[in-house]
Amino acid sequence: MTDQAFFARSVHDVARDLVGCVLRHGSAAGRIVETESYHESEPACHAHIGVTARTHTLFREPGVAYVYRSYGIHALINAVCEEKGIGAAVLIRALEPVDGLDEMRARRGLQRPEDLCSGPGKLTQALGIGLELNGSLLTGGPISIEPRTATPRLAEGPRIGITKAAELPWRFCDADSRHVSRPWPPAMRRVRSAA
DNA sequence: CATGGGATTGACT
DNA sequence: GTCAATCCCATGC
Repeated sequence: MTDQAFFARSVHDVARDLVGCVLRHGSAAGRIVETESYHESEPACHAHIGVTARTHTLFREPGVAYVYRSYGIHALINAVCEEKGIGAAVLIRALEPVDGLDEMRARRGLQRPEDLCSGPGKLTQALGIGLELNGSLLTGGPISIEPRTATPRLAEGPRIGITKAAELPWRFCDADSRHVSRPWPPAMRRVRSAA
């Protein structure tokens, strides 16, 4: 179980260090293989507009889950980071299924492990994470994040699916995982060893 | 109060 | 490759 201090750091450092950790909800769990970091200082972040009914969770204490509805259909989960009052969070974009595969298959209606959690909307469906978990604690709540046992090779590049601040290289993937939502073209890829 | 858009996905050409 | 589904909420009149 990660503690609050883990999240009370630069959102980009947390995004890197979350790759390889295990996200668990109930009996379903997966190893995080893809993250993106968002900070109030740039316009792609929901917190950029300030505190509103939608964004107030982002400004809460580190270690809180920010779950919101995307495109009217999907729930996306973030880990709130940095000190209370700063709007910053890590979007969890893909998992490699570890526990509860049959439960995930039932929720997703698909069989192949690489189809269960290879996208931010897919993994919340597979783990049964809904909007009611917005604001819950990742440090001792219904959703937990377990520390990684090995440090993966990290691939870094631009974030996906956004129109604003799309040039910022704040997407982080396990360079050796086949469970990411979408691989980079080889020319765009930057690989480095994890810290 | 009406309207437009979005950190996506799955189905279809 | 294109495109619709679907809904909360931020914005503007």
